[in-house]
Amino acid sequence: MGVDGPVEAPIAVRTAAELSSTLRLAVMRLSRRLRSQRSEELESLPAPQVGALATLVRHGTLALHELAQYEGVRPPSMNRIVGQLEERGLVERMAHPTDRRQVLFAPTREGRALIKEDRRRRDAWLAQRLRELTPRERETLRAAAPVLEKLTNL
Amino acid sequence: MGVDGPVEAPIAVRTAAELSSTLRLAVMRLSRRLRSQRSEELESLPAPQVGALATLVRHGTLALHELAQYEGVRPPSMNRIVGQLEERGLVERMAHPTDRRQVLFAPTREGRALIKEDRRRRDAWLAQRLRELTPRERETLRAAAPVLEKLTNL
DNA sequence: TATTGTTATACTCTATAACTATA
DNA sequence: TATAGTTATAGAGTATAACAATA
Repeated sequence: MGVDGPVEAPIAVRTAAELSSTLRLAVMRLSRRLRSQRSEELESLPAPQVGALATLVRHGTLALHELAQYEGVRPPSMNRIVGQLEERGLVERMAHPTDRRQVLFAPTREGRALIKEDRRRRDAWLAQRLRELTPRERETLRAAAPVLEKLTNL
Repeated sequence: MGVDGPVEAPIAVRTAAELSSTLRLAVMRLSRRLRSQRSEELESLPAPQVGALATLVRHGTLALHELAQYEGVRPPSMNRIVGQLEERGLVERMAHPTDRRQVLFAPTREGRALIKEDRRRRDAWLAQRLRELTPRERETLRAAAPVLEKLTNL
């Protein structure tokens, strides 16, 4: 690998400002493309329901007010959302073991499967794009993946 | 199932499936963090207005129906959105030079400044995160940036 | 007295349908 | 006849306010 810089790269990323800007644009655009790769079953679910279900799958079990906070909506709105998810059999409500005011929600097996299928879809889409890269480009991304991961935790 | 994997030590990205999955997670999480870095002025603007304004800044001048298509809403909805943007002095309407049916919209100087400031904000946030990496890690991202960019165009 | 969830009500946003102007 | 924009109206979603149960 020479010091003369990239030859076939679209944009030379030299300065720190260029790196920020290029990285920001690429990450935002790629995430938009990824987000648009919804599975058909989730396509029919309204976005607020998808968000709440995904959060429940990630966190396991949450009280109504916690779920509302995560999703950035008010308790009455979340009440409606989980009600619809419950009707579809995607989440179930449970009593809190000690605090009888709280109502806990957890995804059902079906709800979990739906989210998992969605992730599988996006992975498949991205995997196909990765196959269209050169081996060298894939190697570059392989090295960068842990760094991007670290970046999200800073 | 439903386990996102260890977070402490970066996962060794070996197989193609691991690369897809790690990259997908990191990109989605990073874009969420970036999106949450809104400037205060844009914070008060409803999301549909922000989206339409950003699209106009990107493309320069668009007819109502084109803007509606880009934003994934119907013409009557976009009509309302640009009306609000016009009230705030962020976009202005112009007559189409040849087709008198069409109404063209373009961002004002103020509208452009608002979007630009927002981008500057996110760049600043990301730049700070990049400074917290090691030089070697930054070099890895520098090499990966053009590849990520290429990925979005496949 | 504070917190959690629920119900009632009003407001905002979007879409469909109908209408006008222009191509 | 088709297309662009606008207006009128209905449906979906969210928030605030008020209320009930529990801590």
